Amino acid sequence: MPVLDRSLLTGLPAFARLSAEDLDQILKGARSSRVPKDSEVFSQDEEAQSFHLLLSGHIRVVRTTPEGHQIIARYINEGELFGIAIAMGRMTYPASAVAAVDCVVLSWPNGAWPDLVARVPAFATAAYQTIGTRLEETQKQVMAMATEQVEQRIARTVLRLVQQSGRKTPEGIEIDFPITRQDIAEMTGTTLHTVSRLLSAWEAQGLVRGGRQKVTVTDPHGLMLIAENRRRG
Amino acid sequence: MPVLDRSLLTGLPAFARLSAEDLDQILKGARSSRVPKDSEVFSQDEEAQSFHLLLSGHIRVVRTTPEGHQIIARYINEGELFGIAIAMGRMTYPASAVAAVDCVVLSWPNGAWPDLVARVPAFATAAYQTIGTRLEETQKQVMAMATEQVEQRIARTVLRLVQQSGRKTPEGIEIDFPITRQDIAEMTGTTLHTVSRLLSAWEAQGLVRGGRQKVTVTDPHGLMLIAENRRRG
DNA sequence: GGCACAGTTTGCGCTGGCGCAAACTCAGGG
DNA sequence: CCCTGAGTTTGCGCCAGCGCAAACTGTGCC
Repeated sequence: MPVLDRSLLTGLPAFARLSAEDLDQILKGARSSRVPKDSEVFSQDEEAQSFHLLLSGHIRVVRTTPEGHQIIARYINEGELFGIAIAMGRMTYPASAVAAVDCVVLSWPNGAWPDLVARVPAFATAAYQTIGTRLEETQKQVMAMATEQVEQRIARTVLRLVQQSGRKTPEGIEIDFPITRQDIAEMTGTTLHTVSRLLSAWEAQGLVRGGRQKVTVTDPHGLMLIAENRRRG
Repeated sequence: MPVLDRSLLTGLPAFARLSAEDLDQILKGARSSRVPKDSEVFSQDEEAQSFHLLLSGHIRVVRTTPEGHQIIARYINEGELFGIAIAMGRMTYPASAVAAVDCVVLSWPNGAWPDLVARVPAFATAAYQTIGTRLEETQKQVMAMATEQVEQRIARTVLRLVQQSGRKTPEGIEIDFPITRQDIAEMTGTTLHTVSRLLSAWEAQGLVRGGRQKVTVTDPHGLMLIAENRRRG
């Protein structure tokens, strides 16, 4: 197997401080693959055999309840690790990972983990920090669902999405992957009807612009006021 | 500082496989302390200087929102690690830890972490697995809050509490630390009024027995049916 | 170019659970 | 023994957001 070029990893903040040798070490044993839109990188409850790094694209992390309800746990952005069950001593993936757009993914077999951790401690640190961040975000979400109104949760979620995955356009900042009202509903624990109604209302107020599988925020500050339940003032 | 006796750790599943030398190694640098009921082991957002293991008692992990709402993220049981911000590369504690009853806590300064991980890999593994379990549980809670009714969430929460911290009594299984209706409300994202109403209704149906700061489950199977929204059948 | 379908919008009625209020009960301390 | 305050119960009215239903629209495929 040819070693992948280390330029793949330069530019990723997680690897910014690593030496060229470390990068080569990391890439040895990795395999890159294209994942077409809407296909799965891995599936919930399947045995975890690899861990992954998203090189380009956007990935949706989806959990399904025993009753068949779906919720979107998060989106993975370029440069993020995902599917790192191995780092938590898990045997199976707790969720499915679905490409939101065509993606390029770097994958390592789980067997490479101990060696990689031993040789490149910074890689392990990045992984554990990723998990810590996810735990923190998930707990914040629990708090939001416990204490905030639907409108605030949706506003916060849209703001987070544009912040993490926004792309400047003449009209404002747009979420740079296709996302439906249903998707937003599944992130916030509500229905697509409620999301649609609220986005329409916000569009009338000039805070956002909607579109098919598209959301553009034109007035982030105004949305922030809604997220904090302070409206205009 | 006298090295603590290794018998403190025997009997804890996380350390079951470690040798006597490993245990001594772990205990070197640890400090044990008593924490009286209702006092804090550490406080949300304060700089994380130690990590901890609960030797006896029960600890409530509480998060406060910027708006001042409180929610209870979880309870820590005997033998569990907590406050392991260091393992996630965090500088501050994401929540406060309050003793639900008088507790005994083993604490290590964060400085001991790298050495401990290097010498006793099983300890690191236990820590990362703990974090993985917490992340999993927290995500399940998000799903529950997104898809379940209040009644189901409360039923599930009570069941989880008796399962993790239950004590057999002649009348049924009782949560073996003081817990108020308000506490349960803060775990499930509802109000103490709703919790009280539902517990009263369940008591009338013979599923539970209430009491001041006390909940005893007399019919776990019946409660399970409610948690799964299937009632009697 | 037209068709089919996925995604979106909007209306309407209902209800689960909250907010508010008030009464009650029990444990512990003085 | 009584008093105090924390914890609990219960009633009542309301409304945010859901369920259901139906119409609309834009995209991509044939």
